[in-house]
Amino acid sequence: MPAAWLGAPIRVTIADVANAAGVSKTAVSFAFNNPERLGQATLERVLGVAHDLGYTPHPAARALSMRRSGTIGVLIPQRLSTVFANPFVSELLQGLGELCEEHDLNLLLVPPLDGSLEGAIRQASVDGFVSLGLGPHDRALEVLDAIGIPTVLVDSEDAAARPVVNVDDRGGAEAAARHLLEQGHRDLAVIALPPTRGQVTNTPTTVRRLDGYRSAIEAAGASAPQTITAGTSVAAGARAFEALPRGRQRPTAILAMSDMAAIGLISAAQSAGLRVPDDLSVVGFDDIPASAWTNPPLTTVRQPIVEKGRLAARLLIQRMKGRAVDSPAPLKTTLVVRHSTSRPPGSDLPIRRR
Amino acid sequence: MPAAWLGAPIRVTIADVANAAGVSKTAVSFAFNNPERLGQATLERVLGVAHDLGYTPHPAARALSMRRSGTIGVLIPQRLSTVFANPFVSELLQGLGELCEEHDLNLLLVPPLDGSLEGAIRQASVDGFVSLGLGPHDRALEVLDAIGIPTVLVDSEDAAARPVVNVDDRGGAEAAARHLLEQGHRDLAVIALPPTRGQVTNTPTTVRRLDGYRSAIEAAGASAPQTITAGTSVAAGARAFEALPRGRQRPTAILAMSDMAAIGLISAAQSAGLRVPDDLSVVGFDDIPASAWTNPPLTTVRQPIVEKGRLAARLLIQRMKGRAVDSPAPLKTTLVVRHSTSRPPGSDLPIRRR
DNA sequence: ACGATCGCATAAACCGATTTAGTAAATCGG
DNA sequence: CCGATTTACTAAATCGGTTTATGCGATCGT
Repeated sequence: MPAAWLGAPIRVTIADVANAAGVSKTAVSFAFNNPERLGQATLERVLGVAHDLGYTPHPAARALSMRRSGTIGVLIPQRLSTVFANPFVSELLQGLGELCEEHDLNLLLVPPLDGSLEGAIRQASVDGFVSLGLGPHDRALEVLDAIGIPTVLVDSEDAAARPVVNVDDRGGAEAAARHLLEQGHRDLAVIALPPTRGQVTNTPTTVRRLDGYRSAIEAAGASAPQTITAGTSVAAGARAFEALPRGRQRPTAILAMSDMAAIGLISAAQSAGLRVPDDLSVVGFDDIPASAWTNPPLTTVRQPIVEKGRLAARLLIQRMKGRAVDSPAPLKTTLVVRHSTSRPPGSDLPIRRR
Repeated sequence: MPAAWLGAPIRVTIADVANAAGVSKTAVSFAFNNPERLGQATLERVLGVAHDLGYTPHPAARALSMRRSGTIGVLIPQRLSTVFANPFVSELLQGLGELCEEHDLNLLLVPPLDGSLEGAIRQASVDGFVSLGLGPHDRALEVLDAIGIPTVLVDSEDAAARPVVNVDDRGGAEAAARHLLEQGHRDLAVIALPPTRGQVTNTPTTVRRLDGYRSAIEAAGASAPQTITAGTSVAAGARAFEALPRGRQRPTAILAMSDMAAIGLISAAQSAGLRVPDDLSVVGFDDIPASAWTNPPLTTVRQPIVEKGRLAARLLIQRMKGRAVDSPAPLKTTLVVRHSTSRPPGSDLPIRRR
């Protein structure tokens, strides 16, 4: 057999099929894309020959001449190894994936190459982008509309230029803080999300959640929380615990902006001999599936991550079809009270939980 | 400004840059890819003009003429929403991602479109594929080498044609079963992985693990385990628990082929009033990060998932460079004993754990 | 029997890059 | 000062498809 021997596979092109079937390239193309424009007999012959030869249209050639690649890109602001350590992304991809499959689209993950998202964007052959957590003034976004690729932002700031999918971060954060304050906590600490892409500024999400926490705390007349920034991984959560002041200085409750950090923090606290929630209350954010079966199960702010992915994909697909769409209302967040929170140590009455 | 009004963005092409700079297309191409072939002055002028115009080479055009897309594909045998519910995939992607970033490659997720992986493969513009859990005789693989795209198999059967990355499933399973048997269990049940892609046959991984379980059980002279097939999700694990016989018929220990199923099963068991491990021992497989902080922490077989991803990517990249590579030895699996296993109910002595 | 219509198939242009083969001018050695 | 290189650049071919405009013979209405 005439198989190429590693590295030089001979691709069957449309011209080969045309020759073998004794027709023009046009006919072959029609056979696949406009069958009704061919006669019965020819159609069947061409299709037969194509199948025998194992013909498959070259995706890049197709993309070039059709001006669409059948792929949507996910713009990821951090290294894949970092970002996939957080189930948040998995869930988002579940949502995106659902719609992609519905519409016969592939999903391209686009992390920074060589530290540069801009470079990675150029390399990516996609019909549209979903961008995760990029501030609306990020350089990468300028590149995007210089090229004119439709884009939907997730977890960003509202901006006129493109649709943004957000959840009610502020409301969720407020509910979380209020929950702790109602239990009697006065000494809180916040574990914030790290800025992405080596920027100095907080992510839009962080800003909104901080805002929510602070507003609830002020309303209750408690003192401002100290803020520690930590990654969204278990290890980072553990480090955050270490960074907490010890002894009487230690806050009695923690507001974490991600479940992963909360889980890591709880583990570290437990290893240090603290009981959660008796000695330390912790509330997370996201409600990833795992938070239901940790020990103790995590009190957290639920955001509909899968739905967020679905919505973003749906909007993007609309935009790719040329329809103009505007940003939907932020999705609801809700406080899920489990067992990682209770009254601060030293309070008298035991507290009821649902 | 001459911006296109939605859906018809005007792309700046290499010809535009060439015109504006008063040079040929070739010169522009050289400016980016062979700068040394241009004079200082021209080089700077071209680069300047290109930058001002916001020129970006069209990825598909580039891919077509260079015969490489700078992308590797991950062949996923199930729907994305299913597959991303299992952290296993996230971890694998961490490994793959690491090497992709190192080599400036993007990652394309390729799930079955319209139920057909073959179709999805054709649509995908990639330089190589990593295939997850596909049997070596899958139709999809035939398509792959009909086109001549280098491929590395993960979790498949050894086959001469292409490199396969596996872990020691059999050994791990054997260790898991032996652990239970040593504790005195005689009544075991196995929760098997579901076959992928609507096939009837078990996945290669399932076959090897079953083999390991059975061999240990036979060696101990215990009776054959009953086998229940369940998805790799928490919900599926819960269903598996419901499918178990009740009362005295209930096995005293469960061998689950995935941590997710194990976790779901444990939750269901606990909701039904059973104590784990006192009433029921459960051992998982994979050692996903979550298994360390479940309640109780999960005894499981650890496989180096991230490493598996790295290795697969490394081999694929080798193959893409034209080097021939053969399958590496299976990666080691090790039993991690935590707290979801103990002696069967009715045993006298309490058991020590590490 | 004749121009109009229809059905089927094709030639050639095009998508936007890279690359090969080559040309004209500048530089070199002797 | 002349032939041989080198340097700096370009025209045209190529990658592998889709699409537009068109040709040609058979059928139709009258």
